[in-house]
Amino acid sequence: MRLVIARCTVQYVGRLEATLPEATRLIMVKNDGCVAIHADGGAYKPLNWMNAPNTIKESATEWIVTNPKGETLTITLHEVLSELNEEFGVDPGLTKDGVEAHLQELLAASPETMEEGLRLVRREYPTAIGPVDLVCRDRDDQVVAIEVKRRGEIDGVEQLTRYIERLHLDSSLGAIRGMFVAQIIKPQARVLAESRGFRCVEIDYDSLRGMAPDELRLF
Amino acid sequence: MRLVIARCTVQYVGRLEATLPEATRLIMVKNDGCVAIHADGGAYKPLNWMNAPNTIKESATEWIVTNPKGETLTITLHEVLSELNEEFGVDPGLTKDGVEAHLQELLAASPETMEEGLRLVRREYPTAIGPVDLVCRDRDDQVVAIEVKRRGEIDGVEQLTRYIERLHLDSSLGAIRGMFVAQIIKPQARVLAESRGFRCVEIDYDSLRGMAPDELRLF
DNA sequence: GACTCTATCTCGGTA
DNA sequence: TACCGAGGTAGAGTC
Repeated sequence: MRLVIARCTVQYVGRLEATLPEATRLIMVKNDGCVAIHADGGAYKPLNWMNAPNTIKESATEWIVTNPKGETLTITLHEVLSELNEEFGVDPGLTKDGVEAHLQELLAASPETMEEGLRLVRREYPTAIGPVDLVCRDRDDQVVAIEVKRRGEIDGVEQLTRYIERLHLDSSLGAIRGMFVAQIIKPQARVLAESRGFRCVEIDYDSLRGMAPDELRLF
Repeated sequence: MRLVIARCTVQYVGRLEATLPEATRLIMVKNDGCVAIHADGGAYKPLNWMNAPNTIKESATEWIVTNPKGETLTITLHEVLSELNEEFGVDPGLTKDGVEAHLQELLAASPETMEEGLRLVRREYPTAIGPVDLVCRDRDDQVVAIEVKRRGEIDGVEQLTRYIERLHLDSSLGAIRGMFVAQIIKPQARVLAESRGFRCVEIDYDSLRGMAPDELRLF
């Protein structure tokens, strides 16, 4: 990784056009060639960037970064204040716990936490427009299509709507109910979901994890 | 900005849990207190991070970053390889050209580019579930609700559908046509839009900008 | 390659 | 503050 702190101006021309007037910034060049321009504030997103793969043409006062899609990042250096170069080696990578996939696994293992009498038919039930998170049957043996989200927003309701529409076309499962399950459900999403007849269920990840069978907690 | 390159292990506990095994990484601490851990590759997104506002408790071997939401980032330092400190000052910020808002302005100024005889009623026409990008009337005086996107995908079609549904409820505009306007429209989105009776129009940003009245080009 | 969906999304606007 | 929508979304996975 190469780090350069410099007074610079920057221009990006590609999917849109964006320019940065002269100021002091950090220019980060990673081993894979990607370039990011950071200000001294404002979270992790750089002001401007260029992802790998790309080629960097470098002169004393100007770097021109281009990629195969025809996008260009032009960095004009007015004064270099510091520079740092260091070899990192390959990163072993990140392990995560608590994302939607886990939520889905836990719910698949304990459908009763969503509704009494619910039994799992299958996870990732395939349709032509993508898999339905969970398909179950309720105590009356009616099919229930379930969309699982960490945060329930309007997009998820639309997704569930499309899936149910599709399940009706793809198969002969009979009448199908929709259920929208999330750790939190936003008000607009709840309104839309309920107006479409979908039951909304908020569930707590930690207590769900606590009650899950042992084999799930090991991973 | 403070830059530290170190062999470290990192743990994040908050919205999810994530751990990084020992390796050499860049630790970036910005002036506003936000912290980002970067590997030497993988675009601009850090492996782990913590946004401002937060507090950093620092010892020789461990940094503990906490925020008001109760999230914690723990960085254990095994060996510091380099360190760099530099004052940047306030960044004047980024200016962009070519985003959806511009597209909408240009189309509002020249509705004829979407369809002959089209006249603007208003931009950002309010409804209970959000503003409709453009509302126009066609040559037959029928109301046309228009959703503008840079890239036309399925979400935009759903949005337009909701708005038209809502316009019918909110007002007495008579029959309403939908139109889906974007620089490019993905095949699936086009299929869905047309199956719902919405006209799809692809427009070219550059030529649109070229034909717009002068006052629009100044900004 | 096209399309799908997730994200500690981030970021900006607004009520 | 919470909510909502756009993003140069990025990134992973599937077909």
